[in-house]
Amino acid sequence: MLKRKITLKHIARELEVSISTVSKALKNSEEISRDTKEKIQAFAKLYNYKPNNIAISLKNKKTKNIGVIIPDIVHHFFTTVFRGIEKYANAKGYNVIVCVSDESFDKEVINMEILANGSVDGFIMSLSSETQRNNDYNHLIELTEQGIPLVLFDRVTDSVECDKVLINDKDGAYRAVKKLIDNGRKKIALIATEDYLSVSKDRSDGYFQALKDANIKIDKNLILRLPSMNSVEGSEMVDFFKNEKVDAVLCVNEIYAIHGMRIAQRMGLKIPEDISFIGFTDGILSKFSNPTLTSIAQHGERMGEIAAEMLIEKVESENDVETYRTEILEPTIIERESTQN
Amino acid sequence: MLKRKITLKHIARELEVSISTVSKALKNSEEISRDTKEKIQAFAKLYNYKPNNIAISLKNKKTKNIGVIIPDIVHHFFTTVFRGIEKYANAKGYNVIVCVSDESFDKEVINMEILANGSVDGFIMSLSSETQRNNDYNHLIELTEQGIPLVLFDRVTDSVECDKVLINDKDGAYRAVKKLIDNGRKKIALIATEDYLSVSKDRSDGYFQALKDANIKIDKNLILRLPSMNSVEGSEMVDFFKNEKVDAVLCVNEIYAIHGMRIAQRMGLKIPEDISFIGFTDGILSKFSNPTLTSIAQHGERMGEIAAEMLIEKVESENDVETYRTEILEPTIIERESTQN
DNA sequence: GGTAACTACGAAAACGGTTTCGTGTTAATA
DNA sequence: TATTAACACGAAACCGTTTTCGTAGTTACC
Repeated sequence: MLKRKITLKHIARELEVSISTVSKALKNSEEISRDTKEKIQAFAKLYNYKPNNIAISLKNKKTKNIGVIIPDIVHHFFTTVFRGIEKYANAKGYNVIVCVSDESFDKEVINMEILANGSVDGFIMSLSSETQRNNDYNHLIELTEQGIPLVLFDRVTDSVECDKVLINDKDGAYRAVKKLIDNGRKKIALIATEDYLSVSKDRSDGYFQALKDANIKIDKNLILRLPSMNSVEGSEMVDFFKNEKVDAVLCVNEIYAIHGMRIAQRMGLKIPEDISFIGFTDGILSKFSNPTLTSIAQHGERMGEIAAEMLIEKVESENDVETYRTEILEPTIIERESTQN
Repeated sequence: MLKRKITLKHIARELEVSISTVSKALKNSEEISRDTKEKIQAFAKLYNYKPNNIAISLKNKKTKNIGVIIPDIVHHFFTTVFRGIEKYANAKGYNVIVCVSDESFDKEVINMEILANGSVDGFIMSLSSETQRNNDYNHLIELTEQGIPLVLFDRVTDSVECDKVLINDKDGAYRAVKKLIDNGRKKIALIATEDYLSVSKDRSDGYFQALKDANIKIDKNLILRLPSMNSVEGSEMVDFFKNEKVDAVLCVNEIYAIHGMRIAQRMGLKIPEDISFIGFTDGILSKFSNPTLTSIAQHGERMGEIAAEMLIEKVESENDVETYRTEILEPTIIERESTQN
């Protein structure tokens, strides 16, 4: 019943030839006579011979695996990027090993160490928030010193020399705020997270820049910083909207925006007439919220494709080129009901 | 600058001992003298020696990798299951290779074949819709015949003997409909997909059963079958709600439910007063929709944990046990604003 | 008939480990 | 002093491939 996998050795023994002959015959080598080749190929086909990937990996010192380390998998943006990576990698004959750092520095380091010992040819990753807070990138530096290719996406750092792909978060925020200003909004609020996340900082910067360019004074009371994406305190936002007579809000993620909209609605505010909302990440919530949310699309899938392309190029290039690219994608503003056009 | 990975051979050469001695010393073997062990261990630590995973895999015929094949990664339920798999597997020292079948039979087969040649110790998968439609499971049968462990989750089939974990979709639907009936609803609609998906069929069955048990006649006009989850036709639903005076709806997924709610609201219906909604899959949309959606939670993460546990147990058991388990999880109804209690 | 060239294959090393078994040296015992 | 046991280590096989190199055996040519 059990049909265990067959190896070259089995074929060789059965057909009374050497292993080398079998190997060559299956690669259609000119060295082997037509008769022998046909015999071996027929036998291999009959018993459904497939070479063992592990043995080939050992021989070639190439695994055809790429390691992806992301902070969270139950997160629309990351899964979108992952899809792009997986598609491109698969098309190029690579498999993808995913590890989730869970926003933890230690897990990021451990996962990386495990995979770095021969399991993958290179890494694509987005930094965990803890790593960005610690500002400790030695694990990444050691990796690159070992000559293992690395591509960073979205949450990146200047402290590591490697290929990077990110979106222009600052410009996305800038254009969003500019749009709100052009629509006649005066008191534009920002709801963000703490600044240690590179993306949150860039988005805040874009917000500041847009206000400055429009000669609007920055009002610290219009900026709400929430500690974590999971703890969205309703009451905090109520006070915020009430006290400050906010007429537009830029949120650094969807959840804040959706939450903000609900609270505004409960307070009797009309969207977009009384208050407009724009959120980062064009995820599933934006499309299906009520009203639908104008959002800043980050093109995650494209980002994944580019990251995979960069990585595979490095993996397959013979010489250790020491030149690194940083690709910056322009975000797109998707207009929906939460703003007027 | 480049610090390439060091091997046993390097250490042996440097310390003028044999490779076997190094190997044993690093495993703290009793065979090796204390002096030699200390010397070798110190050297190894200094040069950060880590054994090559591929070589160990080849020797042990165990990769410590598990293959996960899912129809889609940008899908809340699957990512939830994946998180459960990844957590459990990681804790047990396994890595996870993910392949996306994209609902395609061919991709499912190809991905499986690639990984089956030594890359993974076993598979966890959920069938692609095309596979379920084709009703062709030869690739899975061949896999199990080779003695490679397989665990199926959520979208399973009776045609393959292996471990399975699924939720009691029929019962979930049954209880949801019963709840609606208990709330006094009379014209309860079902919005579903085509029946070739095992889960959709089970959910429909639960719906029928609940109506039958309450002596409510099944009205075919109250059943709307939509072709694909991505093509939700608004107009179709409008007619549906208008003509049939529906006062409650069970949807086999969130998207249908959210869409249904918006259309109902646009028609001036009040939720939950005029019409109640319950949706399958307790995803992000249910929590953040307006009104929030009562939904049937499928406990994806738990499902993933169980699947991983089942698989690893099989992988690590010496003897090829030919007994298979099917674990059935009970869904939970999460009450929110779209129904009254 | 001797040499050269070609054909068709096998032996062996290599990838990086683990593990079994053999053996030289020393120390303990009769 | 001869025998034996314990100790510490190395040689070699093995996992499943690929690939280089060597070589029998045939054919061709002068």
